[in-house]
Amino acid sequence: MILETPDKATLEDALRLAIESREFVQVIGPCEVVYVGRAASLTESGEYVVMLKPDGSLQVHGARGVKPINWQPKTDDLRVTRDEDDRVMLLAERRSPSELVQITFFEPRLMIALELRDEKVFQLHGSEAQMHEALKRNLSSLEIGLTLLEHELPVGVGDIDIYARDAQGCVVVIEIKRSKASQEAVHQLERYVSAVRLQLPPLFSAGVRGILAAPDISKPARKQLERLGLEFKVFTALPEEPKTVPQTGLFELA
Amino acid sequence: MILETPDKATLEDALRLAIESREFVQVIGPCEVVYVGRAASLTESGEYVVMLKPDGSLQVHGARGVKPINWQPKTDDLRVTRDEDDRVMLLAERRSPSELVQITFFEPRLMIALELRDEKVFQLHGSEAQMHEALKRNLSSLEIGLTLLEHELPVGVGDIDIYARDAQGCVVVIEIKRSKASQEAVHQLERYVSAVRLQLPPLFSAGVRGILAAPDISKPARKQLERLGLEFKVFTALPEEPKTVPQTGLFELA
DNA sequence: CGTTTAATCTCGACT
DNA sequence: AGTCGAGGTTAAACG
Repeated sequence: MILETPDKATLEDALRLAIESREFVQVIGPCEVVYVGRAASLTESGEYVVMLKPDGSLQVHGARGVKPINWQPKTDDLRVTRDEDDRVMLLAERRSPSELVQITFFEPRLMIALELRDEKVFQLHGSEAQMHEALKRNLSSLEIGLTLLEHELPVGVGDIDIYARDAQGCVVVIEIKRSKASQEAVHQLERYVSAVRLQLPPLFSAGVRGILAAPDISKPARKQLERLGLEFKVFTALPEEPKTVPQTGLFELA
Repeated sequence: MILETPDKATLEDALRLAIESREFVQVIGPCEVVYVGRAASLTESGEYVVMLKPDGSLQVHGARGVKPINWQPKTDDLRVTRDEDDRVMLLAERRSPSELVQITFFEPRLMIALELRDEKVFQLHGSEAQMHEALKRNLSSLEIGLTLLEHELPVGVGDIDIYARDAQGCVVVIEIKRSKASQEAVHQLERYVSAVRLQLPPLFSAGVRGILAAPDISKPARKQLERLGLEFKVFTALPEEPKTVPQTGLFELA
């Protein structure tokens, strides 16, 4: 359904109906958006594209950028009402965290409502999970003599990507990054190495090695890494087999 | 401009024209999306909403979620062509990083092209930067007797949010988080405290305190914090209940 | 539920 | 251009 410059009553009814029947809805035109929740925001009245998906997620797009200016990932309550000046409002509420997005429509240029078939298969190559698999199967590509001890080992402060032993018998903590490693990645590795050292007898603590495996590393990160006595090794993911991510709906439409 | 079920030639011409004149464009209907760049992805043919903004950013939305299925934050080159089966294709290319999104349209249900006035003022309240300002101006709300020494003090491994002195004359390192603090925040604070201790004479090192200021803290983080002899103090950016108790909130929603 | 972490993160700021 | 760090991050995985 396409409505050009709908009047208030038409917009209101159409919105209610479309929300009720869980359609994909868009309203394009001047509006004002207020958000209160984890933070608070207020847009001056301007032209935006309001997009409401069948799963209840809401986003308001401006003229620039991939990010919406306002959004609501999940809505527990969607309401269409009128404000004190009789303008049509869309309220998207969420509990936990308590959040409210309130959109006031002025003179919408366009409203669209249609059924959007849920997407099919989506295949992504080159994820970190795939790199884990690749590295697990061929640890010696990082360094001769490495043997896998654990994968995703919980260590109190998070999970260690790869926990291994080197040819000399030393414990090795490996952190994998799918793209260029930054200082944050170094901090993360450092955190895991410290945790392991604390859990081992003092005699073995000094022997614990930390390796950052990534296709590249930033210059400051490398400096920091060396200061901490940790190591960097080039590791690039060559995806062998696409990982299938089924993006099925949260609920079925009857 | 609104085109319902446009044929190939109409879609192609309209797309070219709209891109040329930097309009906001949407094409809704079955299509296939291929992405190659930092990773690689492939969508099976399905119904999507393709959104092209005047700034050249591109996003492809499915039926669920705030995040697009595919996107391109910046495009250096936008092209409309035909594939080997004569289907209309939209190519969005980007250099640095080298990325390509390729959309093949099958039988579009709808195409929209319109001018979208750039957004007006957008005000966000409750950012971490604002929390810094608020805390700086009222350090004693955290603890009586605290006096500011430095803000954003660099210490090699990053900047200390707030560097202060307590009533007893001890140095205090304060780390601020705008939302619930995790173990990573604790580790960050730990790094700063250690750095400060190393820079001070041994006599003063033991007296250095570390405070994590956030609205909340996760249970494991709290445990870790206490183990390290650090402290947590509640600090919220936004007033909890502004109307019932008109207590002076740190941030006002104008 | 809460917690943690990857992400084609995006986006802005700073060097 | 490169790097860093916040974000109403989102979203998924795991306990």
